[in-house]
Amino acid sequence: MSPRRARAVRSRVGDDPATALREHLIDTAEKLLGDRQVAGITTRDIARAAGVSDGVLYNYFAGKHELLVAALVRRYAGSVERFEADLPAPGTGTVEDNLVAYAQAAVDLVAETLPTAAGLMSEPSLLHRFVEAIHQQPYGPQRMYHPIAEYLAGEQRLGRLEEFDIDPAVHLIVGPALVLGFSAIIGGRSREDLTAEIPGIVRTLLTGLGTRQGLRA
Amino acid sequence: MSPRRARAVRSRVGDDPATALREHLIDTAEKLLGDRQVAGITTRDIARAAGVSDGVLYNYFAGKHELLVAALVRRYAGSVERFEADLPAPGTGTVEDNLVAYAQAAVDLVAETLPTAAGLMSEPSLLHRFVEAIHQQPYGPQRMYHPIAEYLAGEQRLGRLEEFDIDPAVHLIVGPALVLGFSAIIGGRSREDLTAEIPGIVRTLLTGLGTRQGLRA
Amino acid sequence: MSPRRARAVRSRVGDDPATALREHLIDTAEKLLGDRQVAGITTRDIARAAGVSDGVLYNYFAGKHELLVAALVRRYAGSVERFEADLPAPGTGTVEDNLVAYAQAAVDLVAETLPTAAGLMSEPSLLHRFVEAIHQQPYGPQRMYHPIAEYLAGEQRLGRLEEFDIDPAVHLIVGPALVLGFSAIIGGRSREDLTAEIPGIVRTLLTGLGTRQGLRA
Amino acid sequence: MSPRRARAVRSRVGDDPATALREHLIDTAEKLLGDRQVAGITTRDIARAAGVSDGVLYNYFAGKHELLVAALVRRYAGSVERFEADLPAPGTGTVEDNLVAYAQAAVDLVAETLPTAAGLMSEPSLLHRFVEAIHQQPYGPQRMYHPIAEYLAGEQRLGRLEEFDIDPAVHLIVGPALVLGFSAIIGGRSREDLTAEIPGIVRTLLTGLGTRQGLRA
DNA sequence: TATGAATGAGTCTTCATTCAT
DNA sequence: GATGAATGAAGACTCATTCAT
Repeated sequence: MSPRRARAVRSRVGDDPATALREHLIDTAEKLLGDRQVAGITTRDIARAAGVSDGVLYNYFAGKHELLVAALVRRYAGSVERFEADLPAPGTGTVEDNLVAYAQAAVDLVAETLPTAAGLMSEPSLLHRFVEAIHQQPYGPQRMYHPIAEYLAGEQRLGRLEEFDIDPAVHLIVGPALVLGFSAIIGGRSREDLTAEIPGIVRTLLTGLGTRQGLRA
Repeated sequence: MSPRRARAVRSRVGDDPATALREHLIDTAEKLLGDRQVAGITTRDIARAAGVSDGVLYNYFAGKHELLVAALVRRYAGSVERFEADLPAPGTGTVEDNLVAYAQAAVDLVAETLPTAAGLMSEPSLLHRFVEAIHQQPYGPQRMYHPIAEYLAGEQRLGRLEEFDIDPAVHLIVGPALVLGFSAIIGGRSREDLTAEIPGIVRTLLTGLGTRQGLRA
Repeated sequence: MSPRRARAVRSRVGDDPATALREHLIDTAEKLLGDRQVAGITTRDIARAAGVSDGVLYNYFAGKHELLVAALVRRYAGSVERFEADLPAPGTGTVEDNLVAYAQAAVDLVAETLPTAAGLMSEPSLLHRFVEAIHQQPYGPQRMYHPIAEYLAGEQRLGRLEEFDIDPAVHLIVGPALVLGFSAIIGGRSREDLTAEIPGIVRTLLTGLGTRQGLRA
Repeated sequence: MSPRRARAVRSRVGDDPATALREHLIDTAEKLLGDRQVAGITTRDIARAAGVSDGVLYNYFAGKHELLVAALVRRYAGSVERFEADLPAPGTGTVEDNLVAYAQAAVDLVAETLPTAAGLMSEPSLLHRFVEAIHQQPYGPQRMYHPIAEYLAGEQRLGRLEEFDIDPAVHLIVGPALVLGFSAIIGGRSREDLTAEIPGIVRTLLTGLGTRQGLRA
């Protein structure tokens, strides 16, 4: 007779029973991360929300932190995937519109990610383990660098953009997005409000600030 | 006649005895903010670090939060002052060097300010009171906008920079600084490492990404 | 499968394990109420006396107040039940003896109830919740009114007592009992001492103070 | 040069400076006793209300308790004095009206005294010292016995009341008053409401409950 | 393995009392 | 004597973790 499975996952069939509950706990914790700050989530909250008992957690994770880190990674991965979807390819539409689209996606990613990331910073040990967990892949806001870099390089290859170093340029797109995302959280500004600022930024970036001394000359 | 002074501040001379300990407590809390996150600071920590007993705090502040807000404001004010000092004036040196200086100062301010700001986000009530406390002045990263905007406008007036909208341009300077500051904290990158990226970003910003379609034409 | 039970109640058999400790805590608190005033009972006192750890309380009650109210209600209910037991019925024995028995029971109830009730008055919020808890039934000393009123009415119906209004008469029995109960607590007089005063009071009440002006005539 | 007198009493002239402040503190504490429960009064409250510094108290009293006991005694003495004033003398008016007046005065005394007395019971050590302080004189509700006993004996001597033992009769007047006073506090009943019950009680007491068996015969 | 009650260290806060000035 | 700031013990409550069943 195989041991009893937790009530909450008994309906799931076909999964490996040993990992089904583990996954369920991570999913539950991830959902909770959407509602409140990391620091405000107790093990009991997770257990209750998952419909399991307080102790199970310790059968699958070394402790609260390990579970939380797993949930954070999953949440972060989801946000990045949403970011990467529907980005325009080089050569399509106009460069300017495309850059606006990239910037907008970046703002959204930041707005989605930042509150959690911020909460994470108040728990240094948790932050450390989170950073370790997403170690090899580019972390933090930089995870969005690659698609943007690819796009810019693509347009350069197609001749729709001048020659310039890719890395600084990516910073010039991601940076303002981060600022706007920050404003959303701290200043309480609405998404529409922020979105309105993007075209001006993109246009200024495309033009450059220039100099009378003939920088480009 | 006068009541006795706390051991911890008995050596301070010339201060108003009535406020010496209050200041000492704020200073102590401010120092603690440099070491760890707001959430991780207990009243006992502050008392111990200040060399006073557990209860003093409540002789000068309504509670832990009030003391912490005072310390946060002081800390923030200090950072902003350091940022505003030694910024080049329009018309001096070269525009490019100056923008690098501004960007560098911004990165430093971010690196200094961000960890605390982030920690603050996990304590909504504290954040609220902090934001209220620095109410009239622009808060958060925006505090660095004004000097940069002034500088850019100044150079435009002097004819050393093209015509462009100021606000987007400021975002294009502050944004990358914010990203680099973030990297310092999350990625653990050194100041030198980050500093090395700034000139490339400034140059790219001055030049612009351009378009073959002749954006400027 | 079932979680472990607290050491303190592990010996209790046959109880519902889920409520055994809850009951144990209420019992413990009730006992403590016999020893000292409500205000002087700390959560730690209760935990220590119950032989459990400081935190258990919060697994069964919303807080100290809720536990205390439960204990107060139980204590009060017990006193009232003891009061109501063994009271003589109308028509049995002599009226005078019966009234002495009622008065004696009332004195006992007061002596038992008053110290706690008094202590309760210094904790308005607790008093409020206690009064709410025993909401429907008449509270305080009035709980003893009903049986006495019934008895007097019964004897009147049987013709063993004159016609008079019931309510004032009840006051005239409960009142002296309250005074004697008070004396027990404040004056530290013994039960025997107080008991000796009851027959005289009853006899005087039966006779009335009269007036030469011929009140009854 | 005589030492400085506390600000708060510097205006009082002619008093012994050493006792003026002591009196002022007792007066202040007494006033505070009218506003809230004993347990809710802090030394700081008293000092602030008295307009003196926190520490003076300890120059005149062994501690908070001693001051509080002094204030309690003074307060109690005042209530008793008010009770004793304006009581009708034997032979004046009608006996019934006079007994109503005595009962009413007793209810008022109880209503005035009881809240404080009740609060006192939650502080056993304080209660003990208070009882000791008013040791020789009859304490608690019994302080009102003497005038009532005198009155009853007077009327008996004048032939306006039958022969009966004084002590039980006093209990039969004070007792209901205590009950009504209690109702005022616990049940929140108004003075008017309670006053309305007094005449019925007095009349029933004068008449007596009687018995068909011919108690008086 | 799942359960969920028990554990107890740790948090903020209050306040009677002391004592240097 | 007066001042009033400093002291520090105590109190109610939280919550990650353990472990008997």
